[in-house]
Amino acid sequence: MAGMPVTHGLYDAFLAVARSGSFTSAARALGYTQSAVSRQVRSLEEEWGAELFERRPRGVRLTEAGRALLPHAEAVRDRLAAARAELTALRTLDGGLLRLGAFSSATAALVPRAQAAFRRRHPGVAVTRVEGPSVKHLGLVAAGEEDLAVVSPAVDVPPPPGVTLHHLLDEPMLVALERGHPSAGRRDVRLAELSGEEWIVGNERLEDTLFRPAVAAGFRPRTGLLAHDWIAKLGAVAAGLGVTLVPALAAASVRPDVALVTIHPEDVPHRRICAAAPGAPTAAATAFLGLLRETARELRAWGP
Amino acid sequence: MAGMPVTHGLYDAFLAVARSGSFTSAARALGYTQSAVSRQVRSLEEEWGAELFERRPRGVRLTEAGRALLPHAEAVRDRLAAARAELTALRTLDGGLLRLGAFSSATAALVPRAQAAFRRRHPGVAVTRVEGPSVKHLGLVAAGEEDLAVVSPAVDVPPPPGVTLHHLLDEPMLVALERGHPSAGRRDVRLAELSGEEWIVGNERLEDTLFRPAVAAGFRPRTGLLAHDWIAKLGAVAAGLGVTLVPALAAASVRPDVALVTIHPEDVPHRRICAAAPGAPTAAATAFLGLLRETARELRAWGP
DNA sequence: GCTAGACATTCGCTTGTCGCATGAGTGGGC
DNA sequence: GCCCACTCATGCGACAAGCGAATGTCTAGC
Repeated sequence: MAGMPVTHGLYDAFLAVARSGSFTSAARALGYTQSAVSRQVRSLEEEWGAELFERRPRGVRLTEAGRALLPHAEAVRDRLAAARAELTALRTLDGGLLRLGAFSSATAALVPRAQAAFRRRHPGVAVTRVEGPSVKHLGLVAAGEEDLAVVSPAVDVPPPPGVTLHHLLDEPMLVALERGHPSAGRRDVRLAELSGEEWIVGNERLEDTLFRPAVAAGFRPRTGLLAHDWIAKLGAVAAGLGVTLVPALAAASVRPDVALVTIHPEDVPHRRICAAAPGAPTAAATAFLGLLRETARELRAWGP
Repeated sequence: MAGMPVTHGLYDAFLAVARSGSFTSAARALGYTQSAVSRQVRSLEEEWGAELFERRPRGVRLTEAGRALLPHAEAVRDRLAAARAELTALRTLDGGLLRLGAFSSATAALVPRAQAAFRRRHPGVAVTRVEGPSVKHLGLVAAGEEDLAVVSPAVDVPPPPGVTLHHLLDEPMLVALERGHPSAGRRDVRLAELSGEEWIVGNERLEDTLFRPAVAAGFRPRTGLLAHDWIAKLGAVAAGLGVTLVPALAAASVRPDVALVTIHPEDVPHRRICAAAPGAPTAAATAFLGLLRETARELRAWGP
């Protein structure tokens, strides 16, 4: 019981000999000499502690131990072939899995478009997508539990080690107004003009949001309505209860009875949108990143 | 696509690293140095054409390719462990299959007794038994399709190459007589005393049977009744239609209303009964051969 | 009895693998 | 902000394993 056999190229020799019934012809098939095959088989026999072939004057024949080993050796060979096929599929993007993450409003247009293009080109690759806050996705990518994520990282917080950010686009922020609002229909608007409005926000601490520069400049809006949900926010806007910020990427999916007006980037800065990739991105992640860039370029057609 | 990976002790290293998440600790677990594991993993990565681990400052982590390979490597390891267990069971007679052959009348007492003893000692070994003429079994053993056979080979015909005969016993021949026959009840009888009887035989050409020496000496019995089946032969004897030869091993299974009397071995020679084993008998066959010898010794209690 | 064919063995060389020691890079502690 | 501890990678020398070529050994068949 010396231990597990150590090599397995030997199993190719074993299988070839078992198939052909002869060391000599197996050697020919493998491109070896007969002496090499003889020693390989002997080596296997020593490792397994049993004769695998019965030597006969006109060739060899499997012993009982050889017959017992044969299906296992075949299974091992087949399993390794399957592994090879799977790794090849991974490399050629004919298979595998892409674990995607994205923050919420990126899933309105940017990610779905890229995902559709990806599926057209690589239908064999399965894609899973998880929504969530950017910080969470950065952690998941760093931990190797996501292959790629679309995030909107804070400018002053460096990405976790092992994660590289790829800038995709800077997303303008829009303000959603009741359709009858005096500013509705304008091309853009300064924040000061809206300081008298009731602002519907998702976070009471405005200095933690994109409003930070505006707050520093003295902007102190009324923030009586808190809502995290888009449906709720826009419902309130449509009902004339107030105004709210909408990221440009989500503009297309806003209900038609609210008006959207661009805010000057000095007041509410453009939101930086990046792809977060691990240090060693998978082939699928790299391909998807390319499609994300492409989609971002198309979407960038909104700016001046 | 250089070809199949060549070695597989490497897979132990791969699995150990995958489990521990570190080359160093995997090396400790395997009894290797860290550099050895590092190079083993590198070798695997070159064979598979993909990085399997992502090197990080505090250890390593599986890449996508590594994650894909992991279940295959585990399956290979498990399959080899199963093979090892099976070969061990074969060697220790805790498993496996013994393919047995025997000529018809050996299955009356000799083989079943040995088989029962074998099953008591090695209940894990499955035994299959096929009846048939001795020549057929000799061929099957030579062809490796039977592991052991009990045969009654012709004295002047050598066994096929690769088959060795192990003498078990010389079986006397008895004659079955109607219970009321004048010779019934005698200890033994000379064939000449029965030359007037009607002989029930299985083969019209007596010179091809055990009668050969008797025929050479002028024995010319009446052979009006041909029967191959024991039931038929003994039925005819019981009905007083004639007499027939019965091998001693079958004596115990003869119907009680016929008498059995030993024939002098000069008239009808003892039948040689042997075990036929291949050149490299299996462990089970060797064990069974020992039990056959033992059983034969017990059964030999009939002769002088 | 001899020959042909198959496996085993010996020899010398190449290749691979190991341990040891060292280098390079990163994250945490002071 | 610097240093240290910990990780993996690599160069080096020694040893073992595996190879091809040639030779030996055995058996079936003529």
